[in-house]
Parts: sequence; structure tokens; C-alpha cells
Amino acid sequence: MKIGELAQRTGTATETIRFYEREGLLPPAPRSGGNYRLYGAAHQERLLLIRRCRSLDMSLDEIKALLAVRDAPEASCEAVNALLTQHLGHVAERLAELTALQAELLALRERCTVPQRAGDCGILEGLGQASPGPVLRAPYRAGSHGAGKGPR
Amino acid sequence: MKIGELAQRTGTATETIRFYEREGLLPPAPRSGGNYRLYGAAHQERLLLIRRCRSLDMSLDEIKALLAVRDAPEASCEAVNALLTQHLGHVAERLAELTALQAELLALRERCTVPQRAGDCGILEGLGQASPGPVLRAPYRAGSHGAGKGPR
DNA sequence: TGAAAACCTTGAAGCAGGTACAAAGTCAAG
DNA sequence: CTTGACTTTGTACCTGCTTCAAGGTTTTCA
Repeated sequence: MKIGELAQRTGTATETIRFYEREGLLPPAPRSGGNYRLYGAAHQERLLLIRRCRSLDMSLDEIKALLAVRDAPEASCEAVNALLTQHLGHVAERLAELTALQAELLALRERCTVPQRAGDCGILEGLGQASPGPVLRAPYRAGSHGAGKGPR
Repeated sequence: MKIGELAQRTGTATETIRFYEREGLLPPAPRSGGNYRLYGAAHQERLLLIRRCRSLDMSLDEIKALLAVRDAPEASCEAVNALLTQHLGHVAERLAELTALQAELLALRERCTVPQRAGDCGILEGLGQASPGPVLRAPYRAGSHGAGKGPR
């Protein structure tokens, strides 16, 4: 099948598929006479695995490590376990951060229930005060997922 | 004070301060004879407000909107309220996603408790199967915060 | 048959929110 | 007067894609 069909079958944009190939997550596809990429069932399964891992919020590097283990079926799968545990750690950490964040935001909203002059707004005042503690450990990390403006 | 001192006082990297100036969050600082940026108390307060908002995981655009209201003290602060509520929505949404994620990852880890051949690993097998539902709504969003590899 | 539409190709640029250089200029202390 | 700490500008890099632009190929249908 051509890239468009693979894209449709896996719910992945064609550009994303090419991107995964460039990044080494998918092997370079064989080409047709007209230089079109041609894919089979194995590619499709691999791509679905990648997408599933992404939906579990793993980084491409983590997925690469996972695929490397999968590509060596005689090796031990301990590494997979370790990776998963580590990833769970990241998720738990982020959950804790977001929970603290939510509490702080809710408290902040309490401070201004009635519309008034911005100069007297309790929220802006509250924002001027120091945070009770570092909610997010750091200017977190370049290029990951958060509570920003949402998809699209 | 010079940029280094402001950086130290606010716990912000000097590059980040210059970045905020470029992005229009901070006004262009007046310069010394040697072309060094010079800052006063007002700059420091504004920067702290920005950093606090960032620690609340607001986007730079959201912060810009907030600052615009702050800069017009006679305007109504309703917009601040709306922004905060909207932001709380994002956080709640992300929390729900991460919670579902965590459950799925925990279930996955159950599948492989003993080291074995990667070819028979229950986790890799589990990853090959379809997800029970879309955990994350979409290839989430370019450039935000997540449960990736963490800072540094 | 031939032209239009629908697909595919590569490459480069853009997003957020910075970080990390490099090459050069400025200033204080020894 | 030189060393070192600081600053300046500018550019490139990070993640995980998405969105172009400019062309090549294949399919469709009149």
C-alpha cells in the first residue's frame, strides 16, 4: 500500500509517517517505480505500536528504545519494564504538579468573584504575591505536553 | 540594576529575560552608556508576575492578555476572571487525561512482572493491542508540558 | 487520447518557550 | 594594562510534529 492508505488505516498524517522514517522509528520503505513508498502489514503494525506508545505520552526516544528491544526478540525484556516504570514516574510527577496547580488556581479565583476595576482586582493582586512554593519544578522542559491552549 | 542582578533576584536566566523583551512581555529596558540594559523595581515586579503566571502554566499569550489588563487599571477585570476560568479548564482536562494514562500504564506493567525473552514479553504484547480509547485527545499540541523526560 | 484531479516526492520553515552557543564589547580589580 | 566577569547581538537547537512550496506520478473520466 502507498503512504496515504497506511495513513488512513493507522489514523496518522502522511507527513508524520515520513517524519518517523526520518527519525529512524520506521525503517526506510521500499519504493515503487514512480518513487512512491510501499508498505506492508509489518510496517502497519510497527506504526500502530508507535502511535499507541505516543498515546501513552512516551517520547520518541523512549519509543525508540522499546522498538530496539522488540527488534531483538531473544534479548531480555527487563529494559521494557524499566522504561515503563520510569515513564510511570514521569506521569505521577506531572500529576502531582498539576494537582497543586489546580488548587492554587482555584484559590486565586476565589479572590475576585465580582467584576470591578482592574486596579483593584483580587486576582491580579494575588498574582503579584509570591507562590507558596515552586508548583512546577522548573521552566519545565522544552517540547512536551501540558495544560496550555489545547489542541488545534 | 543590570540584567544579571535582575536574573538572580527573580530566578530567571538572563537569556529568558531578553527573550521576554523580544516577545513583548517586558518593555525594552533603558540602556547605560555601555549599552547595558538597566532595570528598576517596576521591571522586577513585572517579571515576577510573569514568572508566577508561568509557574501556573499559563501560556505567554495568556500572560500577555493579563498584563494588558494590568496596564489599564481603569478597565474591568472581567477578562482576568475569564482567562483564569479557561485556564482552569485546560488544567482539569489535562489532569483527567493523565489520570487515565496512569491507569493504563499500571495495567500494562501488570502484564510483565518477571524478566523473560522480549519475544514473549507481556508488555510489548499489550502495546501491540489497540488502546481502550483515545487517552490523549490528539497528537496533543506542539510545545507544551507533559510527562516526558523531565528537565535538564 | 488528453487533461484535470488526486495522489506522491523533497525540502525548508514554523509552533512554544525557551536553552545554548559564538564572537565581540564593557567594566572593575589587581 | 591585563585578566576575568559581565554584557551585547545573533544564530541554531530542543520536541513532535504541521504547513508550506514546487514539482513528479497516477488515476479518473469525458
